[in-house]
Amino acid sequence: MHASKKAIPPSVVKRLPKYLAYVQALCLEKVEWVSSNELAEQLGLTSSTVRQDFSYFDFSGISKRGYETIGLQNMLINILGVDTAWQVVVVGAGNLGRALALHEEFPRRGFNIVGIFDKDPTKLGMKVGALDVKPMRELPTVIGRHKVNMGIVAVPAVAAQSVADLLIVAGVKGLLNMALTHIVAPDTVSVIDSRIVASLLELSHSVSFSR
Amino acid sequence: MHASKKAIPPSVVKRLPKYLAYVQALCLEKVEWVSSNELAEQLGLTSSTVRQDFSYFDFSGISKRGYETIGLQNMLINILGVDTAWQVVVVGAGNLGRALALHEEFPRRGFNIVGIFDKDPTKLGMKVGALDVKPMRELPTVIGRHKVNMGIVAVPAVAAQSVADLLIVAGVKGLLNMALTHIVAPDTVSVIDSRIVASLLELSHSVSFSR
DNA sequence: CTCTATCTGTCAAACTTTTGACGAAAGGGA
DNA sequence: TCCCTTTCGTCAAAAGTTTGACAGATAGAG
Repeated sequence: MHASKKAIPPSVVKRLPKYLAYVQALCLEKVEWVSSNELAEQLGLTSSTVRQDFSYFDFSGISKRGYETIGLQNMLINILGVDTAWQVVVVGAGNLGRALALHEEFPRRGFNIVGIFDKDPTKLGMKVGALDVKPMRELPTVIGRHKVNMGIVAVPAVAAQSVADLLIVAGVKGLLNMALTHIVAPDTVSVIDSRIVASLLELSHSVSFSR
Repeated sequence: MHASKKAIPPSVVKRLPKYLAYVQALCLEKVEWVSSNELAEQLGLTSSTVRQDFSYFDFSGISKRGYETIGLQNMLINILGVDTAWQVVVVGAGNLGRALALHEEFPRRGFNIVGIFDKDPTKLGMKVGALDVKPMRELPTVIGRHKVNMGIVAVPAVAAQSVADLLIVAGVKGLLNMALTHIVAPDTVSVIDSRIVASLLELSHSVSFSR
């Protein structure tokens, strides 16, 4: 089903979304070819890294031309698993949760937000785009009915683990953690941290110590 | 000023916010000691990694007890540069930009949002918490007046680079990029990507390929 | 048709990060 | 007091990642 020589190393997977974003832009501009050199320059990498990365998948470039943009795009879409539509729920209807539920970029990339939940009774029924905020007890039903496979955890740190547990029990296979805490999950469930505050702290360090 | 034996490797810096979050929680619960083993288990690491990481800073544990939580917390705060208050502006007053400007976690961690900007005239003057949305031309003034050192780029991909350039010219030293594009910056300016969509794509890959 | 410049694919070397092993310090019970 | 267990700090081996170098392919100019 998914064609690739062997498992792709994590370091490479992290760069794939970058490649995809750039190649999609090129496709829209009707550019047909792109070289490892151009990709490297635009994405802050070396051309060697780019070629090495692409060597993990069944896709070849042509000397003197580079890589065919549409083919590359399809390859990346396939490898990233974006060729299937994902059903996603958001837990936490605070500022961040609501913003994510409304983020236009998600549906555009194949991630459909099918529900938003909060335990705070004062938030229930609140309209967030086409959705309204539902109580936590409806989580399993919605996840079952829409065959939801991913959950976005956008609650305060203290609640993150228990929300994650609820999502996992309900059958979700991937979690995007926006809280600063670490989430423990069985290894049948993937967890990726996108902790904005952690990034700012990291930034704070590099700004403090840059010459 | 900042006490540390030598430059801390990037891999270690990435983990520091995790340690800090956990240790701060312990401090609140009045726990006085924590072992490398407990940290490892709670944060999904090995105890060896934890001890190796801490060996980069001037801070020692005690055999049979572990690390003193308050001292560790202070050390991490110092190294992450969170002992100084940071002044931050947000560019882009879409859903995401507004949510970030309102995010309670930022001021709590020492990041003060002092302005939010957008080029769309229909958004100007809109209230976002205590701030109102200002036009791009006021960016340099606000940055100068408040001694702003960081900018959060929360605009669509096509505009990200030009917004970054404006922030850099105005003197900002760190950028948090929420767009899916790569941002090019001189090496006196640090850029960290916190691209939520990229994380979801990564997640999509690991869910697709998990056994 | 040949030559040249460009660009890929691959390999091995250099570098970085993680892990496992072990000696030494410290606390607590016999 | 002495031993036993826990836990640290350090080191070196193992694993993972990035880079540089170069052979071979190909397009286009002359």
